[in-house]
Amino acid sequence: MLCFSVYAAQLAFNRLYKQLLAPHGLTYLQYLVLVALAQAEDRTVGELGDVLFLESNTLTPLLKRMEAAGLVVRRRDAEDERVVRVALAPAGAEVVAQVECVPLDVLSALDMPLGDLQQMKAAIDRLGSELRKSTA
Amino acid sequence: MLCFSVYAAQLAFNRLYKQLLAPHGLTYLQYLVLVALAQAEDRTVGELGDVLFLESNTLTPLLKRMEAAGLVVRRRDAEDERVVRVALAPAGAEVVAQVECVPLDVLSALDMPLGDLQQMKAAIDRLGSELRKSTA
DNA sequence: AACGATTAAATCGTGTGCGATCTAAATAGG
DNA sequence: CCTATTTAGATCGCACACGATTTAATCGTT
Repeated sequence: MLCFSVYAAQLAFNRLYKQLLAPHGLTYLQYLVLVALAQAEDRTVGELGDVLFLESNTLTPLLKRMEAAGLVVRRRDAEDERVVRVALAPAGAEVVAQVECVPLDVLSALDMPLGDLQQMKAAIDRLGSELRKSTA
Repeated sequence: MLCFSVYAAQLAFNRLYKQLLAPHGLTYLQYLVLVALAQAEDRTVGELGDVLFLESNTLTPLLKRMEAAGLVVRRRDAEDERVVRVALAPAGAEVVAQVECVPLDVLSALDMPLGDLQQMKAAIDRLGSELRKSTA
């Protein structure tokens, strides 16, 4: 079953990233949020959800923890008070710099040709896209 | 990042399976346990962990819920009182029969060639195996 | 201007995952 | 034997993930 292969690979990825990120006090999801925020001035909760495929019921508690840890800043948008804008805090930007090399470390830990990995990524993205289509 | 593709695909798989399994009162993990138990007389908690890549801290509460739901039976091994053997309960076997066609439904929901999917599965299994090697 | 509909987050409850620790049973070495 | 170690599960706390609901702000229509 393909679903189980993906499930097992995700577990394995999560465990490896946990080892690499724990020294920096990050979980894998927190790492994803920091990377997403490093690519823009700021992002609303909804935009983060679009990028990470999550909703406010997951993101709100996560972002609160990250704000409490000094990694991000949250503030209501002045134009539209419903919207919360999230941005990197100084400590968050620092951590982003520290974990810059983590993905390369992961790739180098894999004894697989880079071309295979790129091809696999394209196929899995396609798979995810198909799956999301069928649930919409 | 390949890790994110896998993460996103797993989220998408989980959501699709949730839709298909909710009518039967199952979560995806519970479904995996039932399938694993359908393939053998019974399995110890440790064997289930080997198959599903999980440990007792996840399995014990899960199996207790499934036992409470009447899906499985747990009993201490008479030979070695440390071991807990888990087997399908009648209601569990019934549900297994009901969800037999779910994987096919999922495959048919994907607009992708079967050969691509098989090749992808092999590649992802290889990836998971490499990842587990590097965390061991 | 007013009010029903829509939208963005937040809240709540349940179910995974997992690090760390604990308990009890079996085994090994003296 | 009898203690030390190992092993199998269980327990606890914390962090996701998500269905369902709630709150508050904005928009649309009249």
